[in-house]
Amino acid sequence: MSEAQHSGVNVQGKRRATLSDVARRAGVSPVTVSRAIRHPEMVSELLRSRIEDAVRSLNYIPNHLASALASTRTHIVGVIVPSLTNGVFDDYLGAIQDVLNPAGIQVLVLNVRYSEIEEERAIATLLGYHPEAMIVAGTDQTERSRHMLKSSGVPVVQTMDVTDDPIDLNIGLDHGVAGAAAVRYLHAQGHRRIAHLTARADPRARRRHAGYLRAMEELGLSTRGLVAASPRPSDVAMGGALFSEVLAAVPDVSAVFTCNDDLALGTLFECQRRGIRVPEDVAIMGFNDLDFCVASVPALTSVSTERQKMGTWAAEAILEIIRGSGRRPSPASVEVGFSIKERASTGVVRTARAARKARARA
Amino acid sequence: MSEAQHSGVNVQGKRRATLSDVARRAGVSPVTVSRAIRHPEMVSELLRSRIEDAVRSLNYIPNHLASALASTRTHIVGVIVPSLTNGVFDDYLGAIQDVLNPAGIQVLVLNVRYSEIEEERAIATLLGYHPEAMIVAGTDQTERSRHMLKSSGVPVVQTMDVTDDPIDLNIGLDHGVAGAAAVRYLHAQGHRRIAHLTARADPRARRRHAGYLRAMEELGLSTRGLVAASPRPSDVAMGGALFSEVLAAVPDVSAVFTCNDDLALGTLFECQRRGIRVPEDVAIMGFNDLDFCVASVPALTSVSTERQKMGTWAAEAILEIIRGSGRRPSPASVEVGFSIKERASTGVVRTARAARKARARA
DNA sequence: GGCAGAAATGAAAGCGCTGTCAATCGCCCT
DNA sequence: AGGGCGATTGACAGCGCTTTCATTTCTGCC
Repeated sequence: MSEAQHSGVNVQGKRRATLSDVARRAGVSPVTVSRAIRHPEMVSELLRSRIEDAVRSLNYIPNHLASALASTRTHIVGVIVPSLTNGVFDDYLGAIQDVLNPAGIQVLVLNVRYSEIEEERAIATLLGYHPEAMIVAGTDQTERSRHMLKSSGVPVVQTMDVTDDPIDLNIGLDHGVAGAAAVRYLHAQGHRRIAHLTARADPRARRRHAGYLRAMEELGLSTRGLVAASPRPSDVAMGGALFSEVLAAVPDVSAVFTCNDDLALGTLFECQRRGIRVPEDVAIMGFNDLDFCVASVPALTSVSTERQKMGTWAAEAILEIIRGSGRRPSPASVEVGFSIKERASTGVVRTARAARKARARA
Repeated sequence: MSEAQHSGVNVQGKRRATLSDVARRAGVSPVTVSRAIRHPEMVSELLRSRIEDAVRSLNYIPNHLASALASTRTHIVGVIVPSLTNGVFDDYLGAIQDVLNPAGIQVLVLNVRYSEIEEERAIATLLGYHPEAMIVAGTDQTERSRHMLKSSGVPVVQTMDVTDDPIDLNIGLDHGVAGAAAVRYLHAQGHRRIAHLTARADPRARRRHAGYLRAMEELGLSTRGLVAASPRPSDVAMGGALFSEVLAAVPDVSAVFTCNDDLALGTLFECQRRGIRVPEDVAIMGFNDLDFCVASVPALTSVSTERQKMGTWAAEAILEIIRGSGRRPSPASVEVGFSIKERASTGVVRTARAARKARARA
């Protein structure tokens, strides 16, 4: 619009130094500067140091956009996460970065807040940056999202969840199985009135819910009044509210399985508030095994998932494809499983080892 | 390297559609396609719909890199956060996005995990994308970071903290004052042995610590054995460990002020574990006022900060500068303050209003 | 009915950088 | 001493797009 833009000048009226500026200053050609930066070994020591001086004195920072455009290598990987509120995606993102950044790849992260529409937008946005790969959380993309990802032609990794029909690569766990396993664990502890609290915004939580329902049915247990759900993203206070709902319907509920640890913590607090003893009166079991599960009183039993491993695998698979010019990792789908961390909130006051023995005896 | 790259072909062997492909398909010139996308009103309805069809059938997604390069408008704002583990930066980022995204600006977020070196790297990386502005958390950038930001020529907003010597714009609060206020609040409640637990990784936490020390001194109180600190980033379990340290040194500690809510929660759990009553035996006060503070039992008193407001202000200030071609917001530095949310963990079982009255009487 | 002026479209140039290929230089070997 | 080789450096073109300016086409109006 204004002439300022035409001449590449920013709002402060300064123009950022370009490769050519550096070249002029160092008395070499632009290509040589480019090489001194990208492939230092190709440039003589003399020129290299002269160029380095020029770079410093001009505060030159290469224009990644121009470099990416010219080389058709963007060194960008797009990552989509549905949330940043809890520690779950922090571990995961950290693992991805720890693999990709040292390889010179920049990770662009977009948070879509559990919204499919935001996810579609985010995918389009990220693809506009021509990433060399995409990592998306979950397997519940809309048809449009799937189509965009597929036709982008870049490797796509779906994480956190497993599916029979992956877009491309897939690593995750079966949340239905995990939900059912939680129920069976509580059942094995002697519980019959097992409640489930959940926040429906998360597709994985919906799958855990389905697993809960399936397991309850298989065990011949009624779920009447035992399920409380909210359409909003979860927080700790919601745990108390949902548990209160269940309590009103089924006063003698004996165990609560929640779709995540926030709700479990909220439930624990609600029990404290009401003078309900945990685990004597009500057992509580969360999901994700966040750091506060070990710290709370009683410590919270939770289903632990391999967040870091999923991030690492996704990133390494991408690296292999990019570096190996198209070789795909095999298998292209991996199921990582989960484990139940037994703690005092479900009555396991003994050590984990003793607990295993106890179960073996049972 | 391989010829695949030279011809702009990705690992799957497909080549993504370009503007020219769309133009050819629609039987128009490339410029017209560009206009149909950026300025639809400049193109006749007939051509526009023909172009839209071509776009759809080719799955065309504009190359943001090329577009940014050609227009010298990247529509990118770089944001640096020191952490994603807790809810603090989630609110803040959400606020920034809510202002910037509707304005067509993409926010690139980099998490530097409380590391100055990572921050320097992140700043260089982001500047490589030629953002139209930068938002950084805190005012503790290294000299190199400051220099890069200044010489970039783009507007820079430092948030979360205040400083006499801002790089450019600044919005935040005085954490020293906030820390001191917390101490004075506890003092007013009758506490004398006031402990402080802190994680030193966070510069704002260090400032709150300084405020604590200053206030304690002003009140003529000893801090001997009352401070426990860890160099690592905080988590809930750390709260229990640090509190235990203090307890060993000063068994009759009467109040604990922590640098954040995670440590406060950990302290609360440790009290529960040891049978220490809160607030009767020990009062607990956190910082940030995260969602679990209202849910816990007892609810945690905490210092509430204007995270969203800081994000919103930063984003709006940037928008004004970008849109207004250089006009700066005034004032260029804003202090947002804080407020103490009184809850049961510091003995305030009555309503906040009654509490105010009680203090007025005292 | 013909011309001013607006509206719609296109041609050309270039954003900042990198890949390719060509040119130059010095040095070793026979 | 001449040829050849590797090591350096540079010229040129072009990545995909937008901006500018020129051209064409279509109005309306005296």
